[in-house]
Amino acid sequence: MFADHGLEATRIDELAKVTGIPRATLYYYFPGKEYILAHLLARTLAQMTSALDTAAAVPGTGLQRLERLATEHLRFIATHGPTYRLLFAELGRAASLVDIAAGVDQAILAPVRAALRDGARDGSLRVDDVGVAAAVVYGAVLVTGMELVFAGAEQTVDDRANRMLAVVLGGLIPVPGRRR
Amino acid sequence: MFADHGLEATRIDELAKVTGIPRATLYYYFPGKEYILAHLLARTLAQMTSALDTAAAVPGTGLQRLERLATEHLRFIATHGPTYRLLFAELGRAASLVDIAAGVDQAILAPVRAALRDGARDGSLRVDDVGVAAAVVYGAVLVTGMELVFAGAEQTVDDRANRMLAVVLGGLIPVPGRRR
DNA sequence: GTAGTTTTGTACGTGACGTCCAATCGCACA
DNA sequence: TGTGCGATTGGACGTCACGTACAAAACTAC
Repeated sequence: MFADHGLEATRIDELAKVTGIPRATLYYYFPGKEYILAHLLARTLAQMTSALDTAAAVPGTGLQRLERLATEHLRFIATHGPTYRLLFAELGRAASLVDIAAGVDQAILAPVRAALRDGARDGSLRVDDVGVAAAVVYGAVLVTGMELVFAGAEQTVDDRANRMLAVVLGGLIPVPGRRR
Repeated sequence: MFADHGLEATRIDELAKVTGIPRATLYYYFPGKEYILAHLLARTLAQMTSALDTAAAVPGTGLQRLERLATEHLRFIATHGPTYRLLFAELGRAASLVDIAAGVDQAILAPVRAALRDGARDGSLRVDDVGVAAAVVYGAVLVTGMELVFAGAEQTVDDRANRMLAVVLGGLIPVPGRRR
């Protein structure tokens, strides 16, 4: 409901009716509707953290872990589409209830940076500035994921992940004789 | 005010007081506060469209135009930080008043796709799937821009743009003997 | 069965939204 | 200078959703 109508347009009465939880009970547990939303977002963020942590924990080169991270992240976005959209929408809100920016950094960018650093060390990746590269990777995943959510899954998530990774990893500059 | 407090927390009375426009006058022109926000967003979007169109109109190879587009876009985000954030936040909202998604596609992705196509034709870029590549480019710019807005301009926008472009264009795969 | 906590229905006060309307203002034109 | 018309504005009002209060009921543990 939050994803469809936004915070403001979501009526607590509706929330109560739909969930079957009486309004008084909702207020017994939450100070207000924005805390309900915050709780949901925090929960989704935690799920994502654990999903990505698991993906990052599998051993392999930095390159392999980066690929796994990106693919897993894309799967997550495709699965949790509306919530993820809302998560990002709340990102950067001045007085956010949960500090989503910090959570996103923790959940997403940190493992990507780690994979990039490892890849630079083991020679599977070429990274000058880890922060800049992480932003590029995250951005690619984010926008690709949004497109998937919008467009509906006309193409498989994994296929799209591979095509996106090909661009991110190989770049856009033509290199004669380089195989893609 | 919208960027700071969000749509819901922005009081129309406050809006009237701050702008000096009486509440009755606001209601004379707008059916409600969300239409005021929509108007502001549409205006920002139009400004961006024209800025990017100008950047894309300068002749050159696809690669050069892509670089110019990305840099200009980043400059725009850095300049219009809070509004841009809100613009993206409203993106994908189910019942959006202005169709922001279409506007973003029109303003941002279309010129990027055009530059990519031209680059593929003139040999300055290597592009397999224009849509996928455009998403990667846009994502990189978007997240980089968000970081700039958040972090404040500790580094110059153009410098950051170049570092980001180096990653997007060169990729992350190590190529022995390739100069970056 | 008794004490304490959780759950729930209901009534209420409050604040913001948006509407209505009448008075005033600004401007073009005869 | 007057006159008509739309734009502008102040102020009052109805409505709706929020959040609070509270007491009754249900549940739990001992």
